Amino acid sequence: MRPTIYDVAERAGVSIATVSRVLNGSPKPTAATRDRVLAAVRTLGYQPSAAARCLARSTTETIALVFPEVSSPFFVELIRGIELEARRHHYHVLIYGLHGEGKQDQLLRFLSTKVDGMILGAQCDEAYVRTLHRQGLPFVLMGRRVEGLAVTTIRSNGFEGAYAAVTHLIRHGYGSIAALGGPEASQQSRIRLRAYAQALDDHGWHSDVRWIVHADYHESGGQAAMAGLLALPRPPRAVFVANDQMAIGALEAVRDAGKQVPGDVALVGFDDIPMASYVHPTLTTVRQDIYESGELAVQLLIRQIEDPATSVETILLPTRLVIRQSCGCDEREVHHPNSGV
Amino acid sequence: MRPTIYDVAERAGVSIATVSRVLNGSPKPTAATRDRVLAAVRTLGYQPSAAARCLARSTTETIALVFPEVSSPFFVELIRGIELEARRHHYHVLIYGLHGEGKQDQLLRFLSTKVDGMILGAQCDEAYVRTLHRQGLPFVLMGRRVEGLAVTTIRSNGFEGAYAAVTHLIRHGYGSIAALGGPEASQQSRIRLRAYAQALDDHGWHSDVRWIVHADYHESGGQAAMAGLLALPRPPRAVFVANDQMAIGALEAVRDAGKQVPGDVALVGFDDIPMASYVHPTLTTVRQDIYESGELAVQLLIRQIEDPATSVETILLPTRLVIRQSCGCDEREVHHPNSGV
DNA sequence: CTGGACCGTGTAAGCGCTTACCCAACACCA
DNA sequence: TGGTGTTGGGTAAGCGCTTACACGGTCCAG
Repeated sequence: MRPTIYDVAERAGVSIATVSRVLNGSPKPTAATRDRVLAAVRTLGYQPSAAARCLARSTTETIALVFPEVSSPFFVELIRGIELEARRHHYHVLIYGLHGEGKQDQLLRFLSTKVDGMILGAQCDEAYVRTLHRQGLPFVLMGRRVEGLAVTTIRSNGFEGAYAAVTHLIRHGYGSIAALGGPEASQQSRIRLRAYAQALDDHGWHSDVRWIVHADYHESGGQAAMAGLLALPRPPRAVFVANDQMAIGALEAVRDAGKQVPGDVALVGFDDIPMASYVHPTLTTVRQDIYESGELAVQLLIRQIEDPATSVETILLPTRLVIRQSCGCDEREVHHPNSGV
Repeated sequence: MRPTIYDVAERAGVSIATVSRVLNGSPKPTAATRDRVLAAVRTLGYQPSAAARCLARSTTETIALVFPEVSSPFFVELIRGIELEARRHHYHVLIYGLHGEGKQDQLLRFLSTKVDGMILGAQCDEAYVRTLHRQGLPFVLMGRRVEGLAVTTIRSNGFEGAYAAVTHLIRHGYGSIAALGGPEASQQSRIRLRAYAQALDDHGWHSDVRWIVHADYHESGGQAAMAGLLALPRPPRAVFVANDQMAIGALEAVRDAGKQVPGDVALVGFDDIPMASYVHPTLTTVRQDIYESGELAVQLLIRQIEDPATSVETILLPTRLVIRQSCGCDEREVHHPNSGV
């Protein structure tokens, strides 16, 4: 059996209260006692039981990360930021992928007792978000909003980024620009498509719905959708794609059709996943600082956990257009900072 | 405050023991009692405290996933398999990225009290592995072995896969084949390079060390290393690359040098990450079933947790060559099953 | 009609910590 | 020297569960 606090106390010749005080950095114990206790801890290899500690302090020092799609490159980057920042604050991270399951409410209910707070990714069930909010469990929402619910939220400015991307394509002088959106249910996708329409409008183009298609955010979906666009009698000269994974699929579709990017069709993606600079041609895309948004999410969450009175924040992170080859520019990797909102 | 078991008991007019029994599926309570308790649970929105339960049962129903590099595509796939399988068994998953930190022993020690078992990825500190083993914490090792320690291990057959890949290049008739390995410390990389050498030997080639270079498993490292190879007075006609990320970087380097894959240099990667079929040319590579190995890891771990007497297993998963374009074959996506070990 | 077997519930003792509260010891000042 | 502070350390009461054991009813065989 693992040693308990009693074993340590006995060995050090003190009471368990003193051991606890030493371990929790109370200023009371004298240096001599402290040394004795620490020595006992070391020789016994004592490790305080997390469960007992949680129970006594009613805190778990753990946060949950609930995400629809654990395996997208986007998520990977996010998880890195979150994990590192959580560790910095001495919190553990429990992950929970949704993998397209419904009935999240029931599925996740028991989680709330294992963690002090949660970070919820985009496609979370709205009902579930409301349940959490009612329970008073601290959480932060990433990439989406829930109408009429005051919760802290982190999103990147998808409108701004998409607007800049489409405007860039317009400036290139491409006569017809299509959009390849994500799932119709995705809030972010809708925002990006709205920006697309707005940019066209602002430049005096009429945006014909014929030019908006949807896919599932994956490479294969992007590839299929792009193939569809190319099969049109008069295919678009450029396409704004709502995420990089689909853009990479689109690249493949263009190649399959025996055409060139950007020569025949120019492409712009969204997210700036690492692979965007390794495909050929390299992908012009809109960068969001995923890693940083993960860090920020943890900071806001922990602030909320430690002080429930913290006010709700709604963070809108800036995005910026990263110009590479697929849009038709010659120069590569020119970072083109965006003017603020 | 959240309701406790006492609240439920009071409301249902029974003792807490009965509530506990109902909640834990004991056969004792009568249907009537059961209904009353369940009704009380529902109206109160009662949720048993995980901490208290852990303490009483001395089990956490949680496993930890400790990995050096949370952000590689490889890991992403693995995490999916692990997470899903863990959920199936009603276990939670705590993730812990190492991010190249040293002193893991101290860093991770406190983890052992939060979990019932661990899945350890390749570059884990050997000292740490030994500590865990001494403590008797169940764990499974992925992708590496520790000399003289009988622990259950899951690896894919890197030798077999690499051997097949290099043999394939040889059959293509390429007169000179180089190898681009991972970090020199990586066990898997060493195994793959050994297979490379062996394959050359077996076909009567002398393997000159000049043709082995190392990089860091990332795209950028692969790109730089490949650039180095291409700058040689007599560059290799083909390169076996120890993972796909580096192979993708290598692809880029070849393009930068104004040459063609596979026309001027043929390339074979390892892992079959999703992106391997989306780069251009598509990457011939060695497939390991990462997702499945994650599932398997969880199964073995849980078996160990639930029955500490389970015997140690050493699993060697098969790999197979996936032939695409980068090796110089015409046909695409032909799956070429390997003969067993 | 009584003794034992059986069975649903309740009682209470943990699980391993934290922490409010109390006490003894000592220092200090009047 | 006695009273008052101050302070390190001990005592014990939880935290919210699980579960061994005790207990009081039923039921049926003798």
